[in-house]
Amino acid sequence: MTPYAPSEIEAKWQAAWDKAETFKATRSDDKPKYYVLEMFPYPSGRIHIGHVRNYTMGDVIARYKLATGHNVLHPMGFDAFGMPAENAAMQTGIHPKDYTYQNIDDMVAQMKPLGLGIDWSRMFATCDPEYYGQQQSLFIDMLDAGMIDRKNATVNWDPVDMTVLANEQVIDGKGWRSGAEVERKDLTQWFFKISDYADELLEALDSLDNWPAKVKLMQANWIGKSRGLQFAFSLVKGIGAHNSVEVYTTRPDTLMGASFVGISPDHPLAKELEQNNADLAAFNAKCRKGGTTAEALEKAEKMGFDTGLCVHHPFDTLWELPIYVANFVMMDYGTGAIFGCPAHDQRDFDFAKKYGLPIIPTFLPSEDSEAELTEAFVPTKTDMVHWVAPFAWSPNTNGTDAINKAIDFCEANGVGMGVTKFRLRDWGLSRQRYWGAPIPVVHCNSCGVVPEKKENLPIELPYDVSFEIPGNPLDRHPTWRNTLCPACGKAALRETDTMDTFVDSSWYFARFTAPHTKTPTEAADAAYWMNVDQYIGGVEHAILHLLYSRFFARAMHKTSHLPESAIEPFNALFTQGMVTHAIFKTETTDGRPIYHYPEEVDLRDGGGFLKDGTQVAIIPSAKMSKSKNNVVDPVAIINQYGADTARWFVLSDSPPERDVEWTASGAEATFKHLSRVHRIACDIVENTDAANQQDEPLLRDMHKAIFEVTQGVESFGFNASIAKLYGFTNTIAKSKAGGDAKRIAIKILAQLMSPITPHLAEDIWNMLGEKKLIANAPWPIAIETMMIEDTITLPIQINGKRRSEITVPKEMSKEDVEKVALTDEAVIKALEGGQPKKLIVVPGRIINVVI
RNA sequence: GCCGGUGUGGCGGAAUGGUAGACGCAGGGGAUUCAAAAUCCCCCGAUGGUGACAUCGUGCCGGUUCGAGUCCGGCCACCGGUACCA
Repeated sequence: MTPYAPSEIEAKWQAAWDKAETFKATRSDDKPKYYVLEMFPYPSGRIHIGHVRNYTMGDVIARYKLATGHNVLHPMGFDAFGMPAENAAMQTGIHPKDYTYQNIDDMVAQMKPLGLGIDWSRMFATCDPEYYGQQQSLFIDMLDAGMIDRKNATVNWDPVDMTVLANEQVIDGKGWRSGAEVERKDLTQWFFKISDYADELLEALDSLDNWPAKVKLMQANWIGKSRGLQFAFSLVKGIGAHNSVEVYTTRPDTLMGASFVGISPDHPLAKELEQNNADLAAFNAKCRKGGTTAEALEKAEKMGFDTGLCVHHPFDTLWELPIYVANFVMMDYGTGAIFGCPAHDQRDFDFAKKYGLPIIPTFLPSEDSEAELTEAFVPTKTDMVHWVAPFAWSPNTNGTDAINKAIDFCEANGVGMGVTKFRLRDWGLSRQRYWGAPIPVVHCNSCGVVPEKKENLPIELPYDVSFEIPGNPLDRHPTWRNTLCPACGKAALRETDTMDTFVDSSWYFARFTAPHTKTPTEAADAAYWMNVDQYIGGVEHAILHLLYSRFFARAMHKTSHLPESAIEPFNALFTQGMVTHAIFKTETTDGRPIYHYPEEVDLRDGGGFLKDGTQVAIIPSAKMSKSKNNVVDPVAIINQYGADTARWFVLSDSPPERDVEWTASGAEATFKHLSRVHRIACDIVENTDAANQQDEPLLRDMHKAIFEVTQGVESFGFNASIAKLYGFTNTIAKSKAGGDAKRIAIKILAQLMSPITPHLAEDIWNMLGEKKLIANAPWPIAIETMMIEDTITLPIQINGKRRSEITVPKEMSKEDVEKVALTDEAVIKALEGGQPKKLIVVPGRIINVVI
């Protein structure tokens, strides 16, 4: 018997697949197509065990679909632009391009030994000029189609380094390098007009039947459609050109509870007032400090500044409300002005308390509720409440009805209009950075902003740049900016902003259908391969990447680069969990943490110990992080146990949508199991026992295994499939069946394992004398009649607690089951001669005797 | 802050509203061996009991139901996203 030697068999079968071009995708009409895609990686240089899990899931699907008669497309590429390459350039002096391509080479070298069934001939990186040149072409088409805009955007500004900062580079409101307090600054930027598609992107979510409900919900909330009232408060005393303040509210029904008007520090009125009011100017400047993230803005201390101005309440001209500039009012949502209703909004309530403003309830939980509030009363809009200040509806009405009535009433009385607004903002794509796709436009003194001619694409990044000074090296490049205007031919300057890396990842899936063609896509290939039938990736992309991709597919359809059938590019989505690992920590005498590598720690007696006997603290299931020394290197695992062990383990222990914790003992156990399967297969090849009555239970479990493993693969229950594979392996090992039956069983086991552990499966298949590849063998089919057992065991509950069980023929009628149940010893004892109050028999499930 | 998710033995987890803990890890016992490795077999939620068994037990509090890990309401903790990380 030859021992299980993964390093030999894995290399052997990978070579066989390469030679046979098993995974090369070619258009053909004789089989249904299936496109499976995992979210492509950023080329960090090292593959992570999380990548192994992500790609193994996709590979299981790809290989299973191949076995079930599909023409499979399973490609791989790299999301290669972005900040880490520039950071590396700043830290080590290596050029972003060299850094990135070296990392890609390294990662491919680490991925190939995993034995993934990928069509490597389609590989590309988003930093290939061949790719981003087509992206520039798409940009020009979208500009022509009116889908792109130029307008102001707020960015994080580092006043010391004089540079724009990414949110990630703002730490506690300070620049990561300079440590200076970050300010918000307006810049003119390019925008994709995704908000034009807000309603459509929202409505179409309903059609995505095979997307997780949570992702659809998150996208719906992000788009944030709301109906409200937009109206003007007239100023008691006008100032400059301002006679009124336009506000938008989703709760017009609470208008009688208004106690102040809040305007954004960036509101035109606030900007006008600050001209002649140094205190307000200082207040506004203070509000503009800090980062641009929603979190920073929301968590900032609520501050207000009384402008001294007042407005009339729309229903009572004698009622005057003060205007405050308030830092929690956002200029880019609604109109940049609100009315505050402290009784029914906690933020307004806190504001009113702080500045001594009245708190006027418009409704209460019920008629006899206390009208003095200690916190804002904010029921859900469907709750019935008792109104004390309604203006067009009955005293007991829910929020939704009251809002609709309020809008109708206001419209009828000439106070504003009901309007629908979206939270979704346009997508700002300009980045003041080098390592991205240049935005293909030219700034001409006579013609203004002009798109580059398509024949001049790609606009390639210059190689000779330096990163010693903060800021965008394209800005200070001596010659790259200089060009000729595509319209008038005179000297002009190139745009130096590059595109957001989300643009790169918003259409790569379409490019995979024809990765080397001279247009963004090839119509016939796109029509054949789109959509992605199964997309797999992390839930962290639930909103931005997936929403942008949905928008881009629509844009590419509008510009004739995708068929209409591809406007929702991902038919099914699966969001997988992370691979985590324990952190082993000790502390220095002054309390600073020291993190230890797993190989330094000996696990015994329920604890972890260093070589010198020091006990370490174990923090379980932590996200892998280089700084915590808890990263598992897949290359080391493959060298030690082989790719099949790594593939099996990452799928075995947790459901795919949840995190899985990598443990050394778990990996070792997997290796032992695969060795066992190999050993059992070797034994069976030599087994010549005659057929006997033990064949039947073995074959019955085999059909159950086919059924359960298939169901697991079809429903992303890979851990359930693996649990059954363990069980079936045990059945085979213990079975006394004849040689022929055992050979059939082990052959089926190999097939069922083949998507997960393809190398071992090929080897067993070969051992059994098969001449073709298992990768091309048709998937086995479970025969239902072969799975049926004759009897069934039913638990008996007494008052809902399990007390006994009976075994009855499978087909026994409900009445007969009741009779048998009443003869059960435990039931007789519990009844004490009486009759049960109720007897519940759920056929095939359970019996409950209520006494 | 806001949006979404998760919470079950020593650990990872299983369970169409129907026997809580499948399968795996760790641990304990045994077989084999001169011994070890490897392999094979058995046990393994807590408490009480020699035992059959009894009571408790799925983050916390409450509810619906013959029956709740699962459904509903209210909390707590952790994780993801929060528009310039990818």
